Amino acid sequence: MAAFVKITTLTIKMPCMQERILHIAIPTPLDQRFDYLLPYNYAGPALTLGQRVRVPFGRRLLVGILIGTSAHSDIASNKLKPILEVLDDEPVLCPALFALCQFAATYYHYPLGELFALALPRALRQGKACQPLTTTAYRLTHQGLTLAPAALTRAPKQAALLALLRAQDNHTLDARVLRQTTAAGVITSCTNKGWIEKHESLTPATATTAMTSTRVTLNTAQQYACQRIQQVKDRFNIFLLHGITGSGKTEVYLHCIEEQLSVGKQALVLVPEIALTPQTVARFRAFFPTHTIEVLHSGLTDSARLGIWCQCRAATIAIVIGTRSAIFTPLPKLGIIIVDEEHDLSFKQQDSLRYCARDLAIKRAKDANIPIVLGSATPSLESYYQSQQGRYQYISLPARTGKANPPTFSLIDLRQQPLIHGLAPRLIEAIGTHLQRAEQVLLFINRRGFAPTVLCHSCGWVAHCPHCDAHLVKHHAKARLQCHHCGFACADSPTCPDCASSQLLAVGAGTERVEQALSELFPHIPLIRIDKDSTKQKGSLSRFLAQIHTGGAQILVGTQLLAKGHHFPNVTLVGILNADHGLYSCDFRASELMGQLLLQVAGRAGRADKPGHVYIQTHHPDHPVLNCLLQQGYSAFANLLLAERQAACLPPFSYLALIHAETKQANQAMAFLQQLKRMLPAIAGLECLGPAPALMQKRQGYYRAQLLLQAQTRIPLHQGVDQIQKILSEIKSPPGLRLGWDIDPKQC
DNA sequence: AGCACGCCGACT
DNA sequence: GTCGGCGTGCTC
Repeated sequence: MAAFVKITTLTIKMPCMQERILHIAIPTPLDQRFDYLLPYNYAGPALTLGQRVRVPFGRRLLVGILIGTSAHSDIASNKLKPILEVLDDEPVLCPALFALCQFAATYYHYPLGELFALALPRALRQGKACQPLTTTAYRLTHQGLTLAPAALTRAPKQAALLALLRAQDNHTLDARVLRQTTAAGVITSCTNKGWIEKHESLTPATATTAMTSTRVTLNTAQQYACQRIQQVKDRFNIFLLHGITGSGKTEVYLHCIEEQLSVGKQALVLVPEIALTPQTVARFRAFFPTHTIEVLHSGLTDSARLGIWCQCRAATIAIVIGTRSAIFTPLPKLGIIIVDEEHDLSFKQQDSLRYCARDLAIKRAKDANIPIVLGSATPSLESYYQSQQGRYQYISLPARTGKANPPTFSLIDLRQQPLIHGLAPRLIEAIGTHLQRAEQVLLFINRRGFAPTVLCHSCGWVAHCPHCDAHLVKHHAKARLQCHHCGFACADSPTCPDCASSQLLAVGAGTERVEQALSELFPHIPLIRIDKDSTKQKGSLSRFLAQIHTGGAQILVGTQLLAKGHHFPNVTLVGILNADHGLYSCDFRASELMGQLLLQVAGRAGRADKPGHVYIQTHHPDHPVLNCLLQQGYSAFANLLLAERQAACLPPFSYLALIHAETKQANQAMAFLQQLKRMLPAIAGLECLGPAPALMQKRQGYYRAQLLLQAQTRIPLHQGVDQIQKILSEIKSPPGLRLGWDIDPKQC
């Protein structure tokens, strides 16, 4: 990234005849800027950094971003081409966002042009004009209004359409609503006959119709938290809001945001993918009935995303709630950033640009000199450590609001126990007791499907994915074996493909199997299974959740989908069927994850006046980490893990960077990284570990290996990364090799 | 990454 | 004789 000059001013005075060389970031993996000429007869918009320009690039036309100007270029003048067009009057990237993208490109060692492309909505990337969101509606024309019904006796569908529009205000109906009742062909025919017409109008930014906001009185801890944050509300400060499940973190967010909105500022709220539910959004809308709130998520159409982007940039939207990528929203009047469930791993993108939205949010808040609130019931060890060091301000919300009591925990020792489809007898007994009291039971198992693998009892054959180092998962309902890492699936044959024996065993238990076992054990109790398979259909998750809340289901079996964000007041028993994975895993973050997930699942229980019981099945009931968590709480657990991390010199006591290589040929990635390591000169304070095969060595047909850089401070780490990039630019890598950086990896 | 050019095998 | 395989090289 050294090729990019540091840019200090954002506006270029025009016309500036001396500076006819434009530095453009192009969406290409080539990590360099490209110089273009400003045409002498240029008469377009005044030039500003962050504007989009259309340029010829090779034989293609691309949309690039203006990142600087100068009088001279290092490139021979006969090779320079002129730009074709400046696409924006006002740059699509506001100055703060422009700076954030530059920072991210440098920090994550990602080509700036590609980074811009990832940050921009697709419509802008393709060169479309910035325009606020419009709504399409259909309206009766005068001709359609006065048409005699008799003219349509042979076209009942068209007659119905006209009748429908006649019944509407202004004879107009939203296109999306209309398409639900009327076939597209009918609409087209009526349009072509001139009876109805399309009508585009600006979509009013969404504000709730309720006139009074819904609010509850804050308890002492919440008031204190708000005061702490509001005391320094116009300066950069990082707050770590550690509030147990049900302690009312959201109320604190809402009050802090209100303070900022009252002085005309905007707010950005980042939430994990899984927590972005209609309920979350409804709470914000109910609290701020007169403010405009928009939600950014993966399901938006290109034009909707473009519309929201433009309105954010124009500051006509007050609050943006979104997942990871919402960190790249232009918000010129940004006054506060909230990162809810800050420990959640979905803030870290795991492919292409491997950025962490939480970390970028801190950078953005620092640049904008505004407060940022990181909230969690189970803070990441990194954030917890920073608060101990005094770099983040730690605020605790210790009590649950209302009169709910915290749940009690019991460990179930699985050793020497006969398991019935993954369930210990003691757990089954407890489930029975709770069901008899007409209470709800939640069973958490972090594995979907029927069984994690299939084994032949006669010959030892194991179902294995041909493309990955992974077992095939048996799915009973579909009668298939599936790989959960690529898309591979095959029929679940009743006999062994190797020895033709019919003695095939399903090993282990997944959600499907637990569901089946429970419906046999408790045949008349309504049960719902919630995992990626059962909720594939759109809207099914919310239908299931509604069913749970109305008591239509008494047993809930599910994966992570059940663990986060949803409240089940009538659940009094939570069973965690496999807690052991986190205790002995080669991933150094596994026990932290296990603790966070365990408390999260436990937080689903006992929210009403009935106390909750959490049963945890484990083969290691004496494990010190598990016992520390359950007996002394999350803070003690975090301190214990931090001590382990310190002893092992792992983050947050060191910094990591990972380079990963993938090839279709076995061992080629390892060999290449070995060569790379040999060429890397010694750097003081930097250790180069590996290369080692990736956690899953083969995945989707690629053999994967990685080289790990570790350092006590960031400076030698980034020196090492720069060195490797230099080496990579000088040597030729084998064809088909895929390389990528992961700075601050979350797993390695 | 694209998208060209370029140089050798199986087809109308 | 041509269509097309993917090696190699370039993009201001």
